[in-house]
Amino acid sequence: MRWLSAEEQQVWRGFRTAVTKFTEHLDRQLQRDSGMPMAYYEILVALSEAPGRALRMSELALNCHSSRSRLSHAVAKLEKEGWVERQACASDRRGSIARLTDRGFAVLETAAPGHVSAVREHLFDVLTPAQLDSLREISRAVENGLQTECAQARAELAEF
Amino acid sequence: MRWLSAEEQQVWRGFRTAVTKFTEHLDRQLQRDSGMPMAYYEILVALSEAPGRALRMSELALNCHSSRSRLSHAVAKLEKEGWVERQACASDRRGSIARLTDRGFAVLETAAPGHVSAVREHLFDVLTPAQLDSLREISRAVENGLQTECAQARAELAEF
DNA sequence: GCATCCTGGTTGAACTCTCAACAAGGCCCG
DNA sequence: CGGGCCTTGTTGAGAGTTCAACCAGGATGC
Repeated sequence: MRWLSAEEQQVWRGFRTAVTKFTEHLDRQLQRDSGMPMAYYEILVALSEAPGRALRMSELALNCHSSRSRLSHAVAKLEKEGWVERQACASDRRGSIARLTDRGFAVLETAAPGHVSAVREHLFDVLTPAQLDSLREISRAVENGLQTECAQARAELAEF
Repeated sequence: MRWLSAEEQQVWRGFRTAVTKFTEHLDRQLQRDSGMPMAYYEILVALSEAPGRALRMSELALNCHSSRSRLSHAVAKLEKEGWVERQACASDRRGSIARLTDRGFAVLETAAPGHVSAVREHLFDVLTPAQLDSLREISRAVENGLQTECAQARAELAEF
């Protein structure tokens, strides 16, 4: 068992702190100014970018890095607000398609500027171009590491 | 209103994805192997490092980047598990002191190796030393940016 | 055809977090 | 002292997430 060195701990805790505070800031901003958490905002964004502003639930879950269950609850709430509509899927009768309503799109248009400003102000404005490059690489490496991990887990499961 | 350029969006989304998947992975690992979410784990860690394994709630909240309310609920749960005890604060009768029990410490000792392994495997093992340096700087810059922001907000409030 | 398994999606319960409201102790100043 | 005001910590309600269970429809193999 290898513990973290003092240096590693410092990096790890600093990273945790920064990410926690940053995402909390964004979440609070969005909740305060637009009455929705970031997870819901991202659903609206994903839908707004899809052809016809509609996606199957499973596609939407992938785009939002969300579990099926979470998405199902979230879309139910968004539907109650009138920002999203559900309709049946023609090609697969199990399927369910979420579509952004005009009202939902309008809400998104209202919410976006404040959110983008917050991201710009606290991420892009405080980092140098070199740091941004670095951040891109770091993100890719971490995500890659998780991918292979998941693949491994799947492989292990397949053994049984 | 300046939107994000295509490059900026790429960085931002990649970062979001990596962080989300990474923290979800860690959270699931802890929950599965030790029956607690990462937020609770961090409370136990903070207490274990404090002199006498005890801290006032407000200190603990600072160390864990947690709101008072969240911490209060969390400690209530941890107390129910028998991992933490609350006792009155002698110097300030409003105060409440949380102390890690022996049982709580034992649980932490059991949980730590798996958690540390997960962090090492998916963070330190996938990044080069240069990237780690970079990550430290990035974290610091982002946190700094938020600090000044909070200070600004406080200053604005003070105007009224 | 039909038994089996897999996939897509929903649901309910338990849990965690947030926010606002609140109690109660400290602090300060007239 | 006694009135405001700030700080500490808790509480309850409401919102969001997780997990396991489930239904229904597709896919596969006999």
